[in-house]
Amino acid sequence: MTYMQAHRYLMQYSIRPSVQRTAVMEYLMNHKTHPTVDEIYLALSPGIPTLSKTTVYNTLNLFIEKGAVQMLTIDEKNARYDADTSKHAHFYCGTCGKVHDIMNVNPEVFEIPSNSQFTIHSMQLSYYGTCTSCNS
Amino acid sequence: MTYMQAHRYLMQYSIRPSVQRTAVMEYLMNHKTHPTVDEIYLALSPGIPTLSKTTVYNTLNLFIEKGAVQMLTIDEKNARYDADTSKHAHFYCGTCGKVHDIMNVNPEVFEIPSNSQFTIHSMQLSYYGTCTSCNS
DNA sequence: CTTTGTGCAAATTCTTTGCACCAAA
DNA sequence: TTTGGTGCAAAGAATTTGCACAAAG
Repeated sequence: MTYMQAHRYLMQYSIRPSVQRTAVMEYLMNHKTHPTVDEIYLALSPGIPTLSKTTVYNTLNLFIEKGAVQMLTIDEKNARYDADTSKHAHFYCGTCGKVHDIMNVNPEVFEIPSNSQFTIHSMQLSYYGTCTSCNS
Repeated sequence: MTYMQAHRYLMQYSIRPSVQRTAVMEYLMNHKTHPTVDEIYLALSPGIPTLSKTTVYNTLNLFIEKGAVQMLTIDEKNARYDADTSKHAHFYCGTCGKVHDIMNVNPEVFEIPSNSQFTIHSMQLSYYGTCTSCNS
């Protein structure tokens, strides 16, 4: 995924593509590891030396507001961000702290239940446990 | 749910039932509103004037370690706690911030997918949106 | 007595806010 | 030249830690 593709993606969501914003989106598109703010900041800092963590926060909050990315609340310590909007679940390893995608979930699980009390906009399916590699 | 029932429940999980611990568990059993630490602390303080928030944190962390309650990460601001171990989903209202149970979810949604890479211990199914009452 | 639990104060961590400067339209 | 974006420093909020005292076995 190139810088230009990230740029176009932002435009589709009516987000003015500054250098910082485009770099954050490009990073999310290329690193499907559900990074934290800190991980994004540390990864982009070398390339954009003036970058501040505030801008990363501002940027991600804007992306969420515009619906371009999803915030994952799977990890109580840090917010994590995902630009993949396809229907998939997440696994959080309590040992290494990493979040992995689980793609092979029955699609009907992602159907929104009808409920007269609530208007549902989105959902998250989160699994918790240990990576088999961490177990050893 | 009485104090004595909470007391017995703690014993089943090998948790020494102090006055503070039993009160926290009794509160969780009687208030299925997925309270935050602050809500529990504020509710119990009048009855146990010496109670500290540290003790509420210590107590809930112990309960989680022993498997007696589940921590919900549905709300990125505060951890929430649930003593109901039956298979159910949660709804988070972005307007009022309350968490509601959703009981009428297809039971097969709660089946743990088999995955050779991960050992799954638990799961959370979370929905996000607005209460119809908040919408008006 | 010896171990365990409680609770105060301080520290830590994550995130937001206020504000001045910079960049873009 | 006006609006919007960035980034520093400070503030705020949630949670954990260190430690002394209290309680329980």
